[in-house]
Amino acid sequence: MAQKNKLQFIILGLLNQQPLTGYDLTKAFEHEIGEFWQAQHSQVYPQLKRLEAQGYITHEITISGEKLEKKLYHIVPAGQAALTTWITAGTPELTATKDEFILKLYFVRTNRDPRLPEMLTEQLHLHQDKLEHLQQRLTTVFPTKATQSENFGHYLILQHALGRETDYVTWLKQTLTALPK
Amino acid sequence: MAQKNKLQFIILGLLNQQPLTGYDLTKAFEHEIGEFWQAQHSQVYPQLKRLEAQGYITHEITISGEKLEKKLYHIVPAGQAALTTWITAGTPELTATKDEFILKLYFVRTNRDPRLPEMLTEQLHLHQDKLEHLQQRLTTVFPTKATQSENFGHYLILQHALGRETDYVTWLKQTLTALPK
DNA sequence: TCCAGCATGTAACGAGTTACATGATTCG
DNA sequence: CGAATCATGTAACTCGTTACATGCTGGA
Repeated sequence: MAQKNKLQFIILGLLNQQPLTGYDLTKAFEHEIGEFWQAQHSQVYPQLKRLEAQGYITHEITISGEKLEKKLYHIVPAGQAALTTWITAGTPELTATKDEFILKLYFVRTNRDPRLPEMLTEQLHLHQDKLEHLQQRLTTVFPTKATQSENFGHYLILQHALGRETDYVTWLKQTLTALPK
Repeated sequence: MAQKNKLQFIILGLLNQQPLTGYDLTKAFEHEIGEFWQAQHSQVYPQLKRLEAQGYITHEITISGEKLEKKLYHIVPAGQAALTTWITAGTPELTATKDEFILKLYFVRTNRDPRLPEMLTEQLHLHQDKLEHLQQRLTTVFPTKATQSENFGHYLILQHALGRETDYVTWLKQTLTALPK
């Protein structure tokens, strides 16, 4: 296989919380989930069909207004079993991050390269924005201790992402100040 | 386009340092470069053909032993120009990391989930191994201050990767000890 | 002489993005 | 009534992986 199909499990995981339409799922990828996973509707709809063909989910048609048909998908026990199996199984492969900026840096041979300050500054802004966004998310999604333990995994992920961006920003700042004038 | 073709620039960047065969390039992806980028020979050979058709590289045939033909690729000025353009252009998109473990965590709702200790411990081992490997690399590739400024970008990347893994390990350890007994 | 490694390619497939395509609803 | 958004789908294409396929070289 080219790569393990992880999209199916995200969909199962989300449907395990509540029934959703393909449109709802796509929206989730644009917002909450989008922080750490992305998918377009052109991937979602075919995947829903496959999951239903496999007997992991079913759908019922609801009507909005006069005639707009919505397919509301539900998880069934076989799907819940598949989800549990996936979560419980080991995750032995480390993710290979392919960061284009890092790649460009590899070809910068000296600390006197005139392009360095601009390159580093651009990334600094991008990662500072991201960091601020994550801080905002943390306080809006998990305002109290109680909310943190309610959705523990999500809380951990945000914590981790925050740490990662903080580290990225620190590294960029330090590198910039250490550059020769 | 599905995604910007970055492989072409890595190849140009490597050929900009010295002439190489497709086999050499593939080996580079398994070793040095493999730390932050991967590619199989089935991607490398067709890409070399495309780069040559575009007029960015040329090749000469050398004979090893009696009749084994090697294609040694060289970068030409047009290729160097394309490489420079790519490095100099901005890099405004942040890389979306799709970490399967993080994804699984999202579906863990409570800090009392019995699967958590095992999941976290597995990742801790993986990232500790990676961290050790990176530390090893740093001392072997850059033993002295002088070697650090010779290949400055590569040095920065290793520094950054080290920071990232350190952060990952710290986060896992902290999460593990904070778990309820 | 045999086997690991050198060396180069193609084919089949899955994942993911962008674009094409259509129609209904809701709110100002 | 018009625009934004809801809602669902397909097509074309690129990227990347695994597998298929072939032949040569150098050293034990």
